[in-house]
Amino acid sequence: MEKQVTAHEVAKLAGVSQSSVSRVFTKGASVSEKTRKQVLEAAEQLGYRPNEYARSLIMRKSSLIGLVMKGVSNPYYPHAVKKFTAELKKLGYSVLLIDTDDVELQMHDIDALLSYHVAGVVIMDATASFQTAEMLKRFRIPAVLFNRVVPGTGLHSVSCENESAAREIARLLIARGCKSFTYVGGREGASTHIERLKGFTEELRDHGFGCQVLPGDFTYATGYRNGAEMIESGRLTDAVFAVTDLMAYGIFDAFRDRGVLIPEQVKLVGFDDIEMSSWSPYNLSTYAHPVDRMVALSIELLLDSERSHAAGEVHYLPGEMKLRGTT
Amino acid sequence: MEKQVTAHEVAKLAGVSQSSVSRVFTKGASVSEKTRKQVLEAAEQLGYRPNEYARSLIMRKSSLIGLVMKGVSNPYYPHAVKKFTAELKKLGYSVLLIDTDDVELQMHDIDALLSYHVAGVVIMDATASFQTAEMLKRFRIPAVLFNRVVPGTGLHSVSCENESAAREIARLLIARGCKSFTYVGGREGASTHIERLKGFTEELRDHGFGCQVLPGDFTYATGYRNGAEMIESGRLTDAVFAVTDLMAYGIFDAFRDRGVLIPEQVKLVGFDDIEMSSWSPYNLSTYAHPVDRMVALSIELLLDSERSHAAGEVHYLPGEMKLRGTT
DNA sequence: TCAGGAAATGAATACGTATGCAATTAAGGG
DNA sequence: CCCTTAATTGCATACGTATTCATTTCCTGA
Repeated sequence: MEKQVTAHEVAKLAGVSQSSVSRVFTKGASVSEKTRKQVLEAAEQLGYRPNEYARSLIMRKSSLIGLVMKGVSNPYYPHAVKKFTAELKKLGYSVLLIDTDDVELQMHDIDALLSYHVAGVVIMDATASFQTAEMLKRFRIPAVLFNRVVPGTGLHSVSCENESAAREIARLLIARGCKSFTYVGGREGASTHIERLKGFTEELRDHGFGCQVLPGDFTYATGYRNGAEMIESGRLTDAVFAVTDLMAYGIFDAFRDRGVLIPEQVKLVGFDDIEMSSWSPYNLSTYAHPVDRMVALSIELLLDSERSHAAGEVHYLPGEMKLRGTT
Repeated sequence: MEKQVTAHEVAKLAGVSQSSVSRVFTKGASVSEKTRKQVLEAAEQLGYRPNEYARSLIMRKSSLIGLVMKGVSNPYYPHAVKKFTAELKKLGYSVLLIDTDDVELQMHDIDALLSYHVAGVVIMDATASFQTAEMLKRFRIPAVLFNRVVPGTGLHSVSCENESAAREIARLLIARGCKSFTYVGGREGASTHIERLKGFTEELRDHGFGCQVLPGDFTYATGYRNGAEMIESGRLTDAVFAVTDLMAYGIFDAFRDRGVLIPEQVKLVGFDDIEMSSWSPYNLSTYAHPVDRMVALSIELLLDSERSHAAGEVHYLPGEMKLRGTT
């Protein structure tokens, strides 16, 4: 860090005190128009920017929000990240990016969040453990789980209406005349997986249908393998619902590579509506997250002083079915 | 920001001075084993973390690296981001994420970088203007353009060997017996576009071939449109080289939708080798970036005090051709 | 013109940490 | 056991800014 321009230097050039300089850059402070102009001019000339470290230190308030991502496998998350940074920027916050390899938020990452006393943490994808939740609680750092619900942690959650969406998907497939069904899931324990599984199988049961459930991990490769095995083991069904678009692509490709026609022989539905789903090789029917509203609500939960430290709220927001060529 | 645990409180509990606490957390400082143990114990008990704001302030040195991304359209970048965060974490740096909408780095974003006096900036994708470069120079913030070269800015650049890679691709297509060629480009002015275009057309010329050049913008949609137009206008060639994999997918799909067979009728090559390229609908021949080495070199350029402020170095690193089903 | 109140300003201080300096303790050698 | 030297330690200070409080300036109306 090079020698930086300080408020004192600006003050000297503008012929005022450091206090006045500070006031010009603190909204709500009382400064005369004349002083403001002199200060801004001097600041411009010297290229002055308030030092955020000194500012956060004295104000005991951070302007950083921690954004925790697990990976880059699912294109859905980078997209949400963009929304977050854009919205937070408007509110004067910057983003501290934590990109953890593991499913679990590592202690090292927690350290970084704590060292900067971030104003809040958004945890995407990563399954937060109770230990992590305890840490965040202990240091009174507001946190919200994005697209995940982990009961018992007491953390806020903002998620899609997975269960009712899955029910809607089940009804759609039934209406299309399907008689046998498969659900290809995500990582064991992930709430998105659990909720979609529950909604799908329960709705099917309500209509008198069963459902084959295959294990997964949210990856394309596993989707492909599941699709291949379904064919090879002769357990192909009329309809397949994949927990994410990414897995649906894998299933689709396995089917296509083996001559199984979609939607003629099998109807396929995904979840997420990432960009690729509208591409012609897939043209996948899927359920779109209400990303904008999910982001807005997450930020609201983090920054509203009334709610940020209150008991964890769990929100399920309705998205929108996207009917395309696979149904 | 809640009342935090300070070094003073730790000192009191451990029965030592604040200085000693600080020394325990400053590597290279001289502390007796006994004191260290007492302090660490007290720190653990209280959940103490050094305040990064106070630390950066007094040390006049930031532990943040700014990571500037333009968008999320190309999955290649999230992948590189992950590498950066992982490597920087090892070196004790955290990442300040700037996700700018525009091609141009906005003043607002620059402000954030300057307020935190970041130790360095990685600019991905975004085409840095001279004005931006001047700003960074003026405030002596080391910067590196990742996957872009902008001559005249004096900024460091770390890029793939685009030109020679494009030559290699040209030779490959010639060896496959192609006689007519098309290059589908990226955004006008982007160095990746310019260099790949140059290498491809020059190598073709050296072998006595011409090349149809179509404009693009790095997106799938434009790739698709170009592919469709090539067919509809009857200007289909034996070979097509797309500036990125993403555009290649668009071209591929436009061809497939219109019954043009790849690789039988047309050979197609992309650039980037993102994950999707190995999926079965594409199985795209492409050129892989040496991402790991590019990231490592970028970080080296930023943090090596000898080079970080020196004249801009421009590096082109060799990648690797990936031969798959489209050639 | 002047009194009185509001608005604006400056001086001083605090935020939590790293570090130079002086003082103290420990270590080692005879 | 004492002297010399090295290793630790504590005190005090500085980093750059926001804010309290006292003081000064400005404005308004009579």
